[in-house]
Amino acid sequence: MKTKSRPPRRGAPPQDAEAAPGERTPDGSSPDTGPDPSKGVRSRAVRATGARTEGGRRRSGPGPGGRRDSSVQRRLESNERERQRMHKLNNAFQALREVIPHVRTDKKLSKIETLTLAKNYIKSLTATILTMSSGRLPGLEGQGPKLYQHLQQQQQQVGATLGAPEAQPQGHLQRYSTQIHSFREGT
DNA sequence: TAGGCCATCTGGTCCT
DNA sequence: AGGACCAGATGGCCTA
Repeated sequence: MKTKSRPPRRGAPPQDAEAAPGERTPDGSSPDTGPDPSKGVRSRAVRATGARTEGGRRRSGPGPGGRRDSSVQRRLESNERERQRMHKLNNAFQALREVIPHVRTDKKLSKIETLTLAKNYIKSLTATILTMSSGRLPGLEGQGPKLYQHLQQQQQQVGATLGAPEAQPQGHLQRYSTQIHSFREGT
């Protein structure tokens, strides 16, 4: 239910003259950050602004005649920046997906799954370090104790606030492992 | 068909 | 002032 190797979007969005002139690729993606074209690119950007019924709020606009040109232009530029920002965010999500070990390689992790797995992966790594270091971290002489104290404090805080199995290093690993499997099962 | 996920638009607020 | 950030709204696509 999750991953969609989406075919190119059907039902081309209404093309109109309001699309920002010549600054986007036809699919609305940016050249460097756009999604994989093979995955079905959304072509919504062409909608640009205006009293649209699709995507975004309907404009309670200035009525007949529409926005003034300069105002429309600013909105278009703002939309473009927002798209770029979201593309960067999605790139970051993708980068995160690629460093999180997970079982379900056939399906792309959703954003919420990515964040949740990442959080627990970090916790499990922290717990592992804490367990293995025992206060002495090779190569970190001088910093080791500080790091150890820091990790220990974190563990205690988590344990105190949650009163959960996280207090035990194995708790993180267990939870992470469980989560991986639950994602695999699609639960 | 319903629900989940997503991209995009949009206006408001915060920040530089 | 202008850009970044945020959250709400909207509609498309996909899977169960």
